[in-house]
Amino acid sequence: MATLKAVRGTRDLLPPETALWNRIEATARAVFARYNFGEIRTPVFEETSLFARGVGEETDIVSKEMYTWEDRARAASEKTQSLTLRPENTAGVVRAYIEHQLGETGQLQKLYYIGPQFRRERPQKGRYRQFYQIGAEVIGPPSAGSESPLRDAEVLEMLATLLDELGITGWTLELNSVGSSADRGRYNQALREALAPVVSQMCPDCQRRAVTNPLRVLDCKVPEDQPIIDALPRIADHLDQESERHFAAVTAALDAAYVPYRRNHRLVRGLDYYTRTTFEFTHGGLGAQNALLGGGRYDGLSEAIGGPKAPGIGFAMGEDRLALTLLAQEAAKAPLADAYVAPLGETMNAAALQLARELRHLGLWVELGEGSFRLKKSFEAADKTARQMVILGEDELQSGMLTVKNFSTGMQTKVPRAELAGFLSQPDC
RNA sequence: GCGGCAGUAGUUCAGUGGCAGAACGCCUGACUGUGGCUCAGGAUGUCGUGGGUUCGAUCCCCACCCGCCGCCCCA
Repeated sequence: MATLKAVRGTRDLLPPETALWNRIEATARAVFARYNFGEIRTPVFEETSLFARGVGEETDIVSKEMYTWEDRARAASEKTQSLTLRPENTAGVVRAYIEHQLGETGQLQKLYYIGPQFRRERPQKGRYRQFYQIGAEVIGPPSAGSESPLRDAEVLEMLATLLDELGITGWTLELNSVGSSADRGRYNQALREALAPVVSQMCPDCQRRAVTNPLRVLDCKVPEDQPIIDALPRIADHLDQESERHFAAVTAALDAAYVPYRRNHRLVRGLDYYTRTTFEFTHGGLGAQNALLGGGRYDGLSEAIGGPKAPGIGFAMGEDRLALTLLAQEAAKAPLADAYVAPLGETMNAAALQLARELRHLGLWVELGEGSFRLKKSFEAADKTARQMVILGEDELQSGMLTVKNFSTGMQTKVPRAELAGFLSQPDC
C-alpha cells in the first residue's frame, strides 16, 4: 500500500516553523487592534454563486481554480447545492456584512481575518493550493465615510507599520488607481487601439495578451518590449475627475504620514471588483511570486452580490510568502527552553515531575528528562533543548541543593530549591 | 492547464546495467554523578510508484505521482 501523504499543493507546518507563524499572527492581531479592527471568521466554504458574482465569472480564479462540488441532497425534496471552498475571503466578509445588516449600524466596519484559502493552481514555492491569508476590510455606508481617501491611506499606513513590526526589510509599496469601471472600460479601449500598430513587434505572449486581455501586456517582463510598453497610454490619463481627486488625496495623506510609495502605472491588475485605489507591497527574493500582499478599493462589490451600497477597501496578505521571507531573513532556529530537569535514576522520576511542575507553574519553560538515561545522555539531550540543566539525584533531594549547569557559560552551581526558579530565570551572561 | 529540470539513509547529496555509498545527524561504548572535543563500533533504505526491455534495472524506455523553475494567473 502506498504511504499516505499530504495531497498535492498542501503541506504540514511543523515546529519550529509554527513558532514563526504564531509570531506573525500575533503581531498582525496586535497591530490591527491598535487600528480598531475586530476579527471576523467566515466559513471556509460558501455557495458557489457568491464567488461567481463577487470575484467575477470571467476571472481565472472562478473559471478554473475553484474547489467546487455539488452538496448531496439528504431528502428527495431537497435540492443539491453547489458549494465552493473559498478562494479568497473578501467576498465572504461582504456577504456577512450584508447578511447581518452591518450597514444598518451606520458605523464603519473594520474587520480582519486570518485563515486558509483554496485555489487549484499549479503548486510552486510560496504558492500552495491551501494557502493562508491575513486580510482586512474597511466597509460601510457612504455616510460613515467609507469612500474617503483617508480610509485608503489609513489602511496603507497600517500595512507599512505591520511589515515594519514583523521585521520585513526592504518592502516596496506600489500604488495606482484604476478609476471607476467606466474609466477602466475606456482605458481598455484606448489600450487596444494603441497596441494595434505596435503589437507585431512584441513578444509572442504579448501578441496573445493584446487580444485576450490587453491589461496583461503591462505585466510583460521581456526587456525588448519595455520601451513599447512605456509609450502606451496610462490609465492615469483616463480617470474621471472624482477618481483623480480621490487618488491625489490618498497620496497627500501618505506623504503626511511618511509612508513611502511608488506610483506604478502598470498596476492595473486585480479582480473584477476593484475600483480606484489598487496597491501591492512587493519584496525581492520571492521569484515570480514577488507580491507579499495586494488589495484595493471595491466600491461596487456589495451591490454586485445583492447588498446595499457599501464602498470599501481591503487587502490580503500571503502568510506563506511572509513566512518564507522572514525565514530567509532570520533562518528560524529552534528557541531553547529555560531548563531541562534531569532525574538521576528511575526512582527520581516522580520527584522530577514534581519539580518540573513547580517551575512550570512559576512560568518557566521546562523540559522533563527521564531517569533511566545515563547522566551523559541527559546532558546531550539537555544541551539540545534547553539553556540550562537541573540535576535531580539522591544528593540533591536529601540536601535540597540542586545542581544547575548553564550551557552557554559552562558554569555549574548549587542552588537552594527555594531560589531555583529565580536563578533559572536569569538571562545568560 | 502548458513548457523545462529533478526524485537514492532523518538531512544534504555522490554513484553504477551485476554486494547500496559519503558527509552531517542518530544509537552504543571507551567514561557506573558531568555534555560539547576525541576515539572505537552500529543502524540507516521497497534507490518516488507501476509497467516494459534485459540472464540481471536504483541505472535504459514508457506512464503516473510528487517537488522545483518559468508561463497562465494571483497573495
